[in-house]
Amino acid sequence: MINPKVIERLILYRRSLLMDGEARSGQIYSHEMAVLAGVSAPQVRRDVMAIGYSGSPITGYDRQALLRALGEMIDPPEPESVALVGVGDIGRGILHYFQGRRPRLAIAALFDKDPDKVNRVIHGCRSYPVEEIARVVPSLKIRVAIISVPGFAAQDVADRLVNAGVRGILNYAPIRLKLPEGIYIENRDVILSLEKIAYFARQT
Amino acid sequence: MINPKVIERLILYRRSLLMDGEARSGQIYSHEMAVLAGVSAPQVRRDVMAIGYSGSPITGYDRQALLRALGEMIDPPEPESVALVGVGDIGRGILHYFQGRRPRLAIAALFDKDPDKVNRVIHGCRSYPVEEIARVVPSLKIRVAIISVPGFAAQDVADRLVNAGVRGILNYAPIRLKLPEGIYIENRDVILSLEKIAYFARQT
DNA sequence: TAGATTGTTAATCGATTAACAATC
DNA sequence: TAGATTGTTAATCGATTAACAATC
Repeated sequence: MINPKVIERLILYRRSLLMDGEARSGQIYSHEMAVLAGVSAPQVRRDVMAIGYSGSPITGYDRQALLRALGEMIDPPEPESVALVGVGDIGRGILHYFQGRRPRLAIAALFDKDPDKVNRVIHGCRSYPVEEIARVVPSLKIRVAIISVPGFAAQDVADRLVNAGVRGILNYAPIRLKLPEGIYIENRDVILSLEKIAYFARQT
Repeated sequence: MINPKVIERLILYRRSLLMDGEARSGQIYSHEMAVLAGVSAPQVRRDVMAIGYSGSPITGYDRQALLRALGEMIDPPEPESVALVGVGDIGRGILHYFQGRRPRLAIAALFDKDPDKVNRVIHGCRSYPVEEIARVVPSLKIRVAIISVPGFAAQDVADRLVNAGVRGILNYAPIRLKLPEGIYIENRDVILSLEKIAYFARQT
C-alpha cells in the first residue's frame, strides 16, 4: 500500500503532464518531471517505480504510458459518489466549485439537519436529512464523504457515515474526529490553518 | 523557530483546554491533555516545553497559565488583517464562514478580477480589483492571504501578494505556487484531497 | 519517605537525499 | 563505445517514541 505523500505526488505528476501542453506525447525525463512538479528527480524515479511503471535510460518515460499508469493508480475503476454533509457556507462553496470538475468523482448526495435545506435539489444534487445517511449512503455505494457541519455535530455525523460504509473523510469541522482504525481522514480546518500561517508570517 | 506540526498541536491543545468546560481552572496532567488532543503524553510534555512553560511533577500544569502561554505563542500581538483573493464559490464560502470567528484574525480586504465583484462591500468587507493589491495590502499591513482564484491566475496573484508584503499564503488554487524562500504556504486543493481520500477509501 | 509526574536523553522509525552500479 | 539516465542501495536527516533520572 502506498502512503499519502506518495499518492499526493502521483496526482501532481499527472496534473503536470496534462497541463504541460507543450508535448503531450513523446518522452520525458525524470528531471523534467521534477521541474514540472516541484520535487527532486530521484523522488520522481522512486515514485514512478512505486506504481510499477518503468522507463528507459535512453529515452526516459513515455508520457502517454506514464499517464495511463498514473490513472490506473489514482482513478477509481468506476465512477465514485461522494456525500457532502452540512450545506452551510463552506459546504455550498465546495459543492459549487467541485461539481463537474472530475467525471469519475462527483458529489451525489447532500445531507443536512436544517429542515429548510433537505428534500430539495441544490445545484443538481438531492439533499436529505442526516437521519437518512444510513439508508442513502449504502444504496449509492458511497465510500467518501465531506463533513462541513459545526464542530459540535461533527462526531455524530462521522459515526453515522462510518456505520453506513464510508471509508474516507474530508473534515472541515474544527474538531479532531475519533474514528476506528482503517478510516482515512484529512482535516481541513480553515481557522487552524490561518492561525498557523499567521504564526509563520510573523516570523522573519 | 517552531515547526508547523508543533504549532498545529499547540493550537489543538488550546482548543482542547477551552472546550473542556468541565474544569477551566485548576490543574491538568500531560496524559489528560493527551487524551483531549489525541496525541501521546510525552509529545504533550515536549510541546509544552517548547513554548517555555513548565509544570510540576506533583500538580501537573496549571490550566490558566498554560492557556496564557499557548496564547502568547499562537495569537498575534495585535489584531491581524487577512486578504482574500478570488470571490468565487470557495472564497465566498470561506468569507462567510470565517468572519467574526477569530477576533484577532479577520479578513479585511477582498480582491477579484471580475469588474462586477469589485468596489463593493461583500459580507462587511470591501472588495478591490487585483491591480490594487500593491496599494491596499501594505496600507492595511496585511501579511497573510487566502488565494481562491482559478489555477491559471494563481501564480500572478501570488507574485503580487508577495511583492506587497504577504508572508503566509493559504492556497486553494489547484497549482503548486513557486515562491521565494521564507514565504510560508499551505495548499488546500479540494480535488486533490478528494482524489487522495478516494484512493485510500478503496483500499481495504 | 514513596510515588506519580515532569524534563530530558537515547532508541526507533520513516522518509528523503545522495551516491552509484546497471543499462540502453 | 561513450554518456546520460534509470533503478536501487546506502547515508542522512528529522520527528516520534520509549526510557529514565530528577523532582516535588
